[in-house]
Amino acid sequence: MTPLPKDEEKRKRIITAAIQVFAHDGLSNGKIATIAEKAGIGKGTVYEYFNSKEDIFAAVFHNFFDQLMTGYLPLIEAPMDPKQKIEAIIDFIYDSMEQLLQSRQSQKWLIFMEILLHGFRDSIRGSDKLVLGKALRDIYDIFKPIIEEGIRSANFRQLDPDYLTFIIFTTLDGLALHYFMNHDYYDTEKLKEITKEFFLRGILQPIQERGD
Amino acid sequence: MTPLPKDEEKRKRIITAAIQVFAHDGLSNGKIATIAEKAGIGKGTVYEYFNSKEDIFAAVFHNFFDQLMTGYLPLIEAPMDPKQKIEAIIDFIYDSMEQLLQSRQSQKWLIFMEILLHGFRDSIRGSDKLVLGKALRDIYDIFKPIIEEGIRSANFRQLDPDYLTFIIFTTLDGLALHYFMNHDYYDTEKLKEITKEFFLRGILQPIQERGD
Amino acid sequence: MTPLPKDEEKRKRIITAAIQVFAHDGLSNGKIATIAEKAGIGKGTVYEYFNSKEDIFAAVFHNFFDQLMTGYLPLIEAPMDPKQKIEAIIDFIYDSMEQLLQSRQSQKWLIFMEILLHGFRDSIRGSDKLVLGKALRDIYDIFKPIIEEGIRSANFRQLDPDYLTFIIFTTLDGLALHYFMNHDYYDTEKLKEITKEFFLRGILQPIQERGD
Amino acid sequence: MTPLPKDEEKRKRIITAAIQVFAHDGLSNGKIATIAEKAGIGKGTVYEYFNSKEDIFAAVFHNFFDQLMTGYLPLIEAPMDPKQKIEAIIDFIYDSMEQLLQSRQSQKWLIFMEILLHGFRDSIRGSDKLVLGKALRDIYDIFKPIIEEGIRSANFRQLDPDYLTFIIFTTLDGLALHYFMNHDYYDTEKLKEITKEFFLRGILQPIQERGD
DNA sequence: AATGAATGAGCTTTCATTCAT
DNA sequence: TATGAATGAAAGCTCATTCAT
Repeated sequence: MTPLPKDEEKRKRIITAAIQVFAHDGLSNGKIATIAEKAGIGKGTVYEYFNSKEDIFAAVFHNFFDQLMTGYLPLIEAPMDPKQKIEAIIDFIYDSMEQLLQSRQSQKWLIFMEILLHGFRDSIRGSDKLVLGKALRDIYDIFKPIIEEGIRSANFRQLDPDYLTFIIFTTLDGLALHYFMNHDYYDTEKLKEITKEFFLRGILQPIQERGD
Repeated sequence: MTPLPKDEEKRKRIITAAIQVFAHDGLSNGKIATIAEKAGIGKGTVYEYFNSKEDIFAAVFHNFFDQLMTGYLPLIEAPMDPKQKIEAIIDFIYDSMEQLLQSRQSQKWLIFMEILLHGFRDSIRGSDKLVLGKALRDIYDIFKPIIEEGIRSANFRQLDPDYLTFIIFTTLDGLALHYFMNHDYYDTEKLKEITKEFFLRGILQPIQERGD
Repeated sequence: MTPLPKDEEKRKRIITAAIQVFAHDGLSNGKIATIAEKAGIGKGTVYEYFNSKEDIFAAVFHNFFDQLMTGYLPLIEAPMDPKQKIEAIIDFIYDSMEQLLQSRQSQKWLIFMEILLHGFRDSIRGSDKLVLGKALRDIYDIFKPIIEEGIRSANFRQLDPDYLTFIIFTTLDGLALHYFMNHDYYDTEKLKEITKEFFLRGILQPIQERGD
Repeated sequence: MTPLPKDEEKRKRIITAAIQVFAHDGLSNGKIATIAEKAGIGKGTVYEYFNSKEDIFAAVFHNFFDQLMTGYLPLIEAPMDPKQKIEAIIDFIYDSMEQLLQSRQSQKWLIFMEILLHGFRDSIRGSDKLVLGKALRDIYDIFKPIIEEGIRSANFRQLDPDYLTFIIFTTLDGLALHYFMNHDYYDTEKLKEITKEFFLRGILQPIQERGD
């Protein structure tokens, strides 16, 4: 309705501030006033760049989403075989969680989840602003080529690539989330190694070694 | 501060109502008034049983947590070998998600996540009311015996049981969450099967079939 | 949606306060906070009795409307012939305007007009909350019996009673409004007399005295 | 405070835009931004021509006022006898209301009333920006010559011309306002005729026909 | 023990106005 | 002269919580 965006740099400053504020106070406790203050602008100015708090949620979400994409892309396009890529992705996840935890932005992850949930409830009720499911499936899709290549080259087990992709991404996601909440209790390097073992070889012993 | 609990049945009715309300409206949009109404009691009465909204969050969380425990316990204690138990757990997860989705309570899961995140933020800031990490680790622990038995009996790969347990539970959690948000796009039975394959055998082809 | 009304006395206190506040500050400048303060209650309490500011407008309007009705009714039912009633109504209008002007409530009249206009704009745009036209026609209607009787008894000119009623009421209304804004410039008693002359005999000289 | 006026044409464009905006949205809901947009200029430019929103009210009012004058003047100066002029004025009022209603500007009338009320409240409180009463009396005065001539020529009843003028104008004003709000319910031509009858002959039957 | 009327802190959003360009 | 980005005061409304009954 209104033209909105003007100074792209300021818009980004607002998003950055919003991430900090939401991360610290939560989605619904994070105040526009605080965001404005943190962005070094007037309260009203926020509304020159976003139509509502809800819109800021969406922007934060997309920002995070883009970063996620940007983070994974080099990995996916790297000159490695599929198995190595899986390992690299696992390394990357733990490393970036570690980095997140050590930086002051550790709660970014929380907001992402929160907005995800928030948006998901909305999408259940029809508003569908963030087109949640779609966003998620877009993420799955960036992994698919790796899986497909692995299957094609007969390195990976001959399973439906869509399903395998879904499983790999979502399990890694769960891992990341819980690692985020319990990192103190585990040795990262050890966890990395075992995770790789688990993902690549599964739970069971190699068949020939078991009488089965 | 106050003596609180009295009529245990009424307390439960409040929790049940709270779950419904929070599930539908979200944690911060869910109103005490609505909860009271749904529980068939007066608004003030809620405060005879809970000191604050925050306390209701905790109660809802623990309720969910207990249900989770109660749901898994029979599986864990069933007379099956570890491999079968893993399969049963995977079946159970998908089945209970399906059931959740078909019932009108599908969003219960969301609240659990929301409270988890909410509580986690609090725990970061020190209040630690829900003792989040501890609660999670308690969940991991109920799975540990299965993993330990699997490793001991040499069915499972010889990995650190604590780490393997963590990985198995958290990956399954991620799976469940995403399945919840994308169930429309996958065939449950097929997904179940591939999940089992994945968990039990891992991504890679069996060693003997690959020249390696 | 909500049951609303409780303490009828308090509801009236809010309306009274609202009238004072709106009268002094205008419809859109009149603040809920001020109304609450004037009514001696908390800001939130206002919303226990009214769902919105708009609803207060409506209540104020109807309050005024009822007072108007109540004021006119005795006149209409009085044991007088139609001509006398017209005179009595004219007296009543000037007298009540005078009274209004001398009391501290002199601006009640303004709010009534303002709400009328406000509501009318809304009704043009479809919301129609106050059912404006209907309210007005209800007022016209309480005068109709007098006119009808006057016409029937051949005291009044043989004109369509609906139209004559409309003309008489609306002209008196204009008179009242302007008198309200210019009362300083006219002698009330003299104005009363001339108004009666005008209404009863019209502008022109009696026919027999003019050659026509 | 500032020198203000520059491009007279632009000033008029602002007023025209303001009328449209206020008419549609109401005085306090009509936004400067909308006015600027409608006038095809920048928001800031409005303040080069008017010091405040209040000032725009005044300008709109005077604009309306001038139009009113301009509309009536030809009638007043026309070569007709006083009785005919009264009839012509009544015709003119209904016709211009009809025209207003048929054009998309039907709410102009509302703003006029609104500003009148708004300004009147201010004048009560001392600021007196619009010099309301004076403006009104100026309007009455343009009618006075007609009434005076009517009385002098013995066509009209021998009443105080100031008072009679006041009565005639203000009653017609009330008529117009209510007609504006209820025009759907009356046949314009019939209403015109009866209005003329009423104004010219009054309510009562000619004397000779009543025994009196 | 149960209630629901009362409360006010608090929040999002609006918008007239300013002022650097 | 014209502009529109920036602003912050302001206001309607919400709702967890209290407390007299």
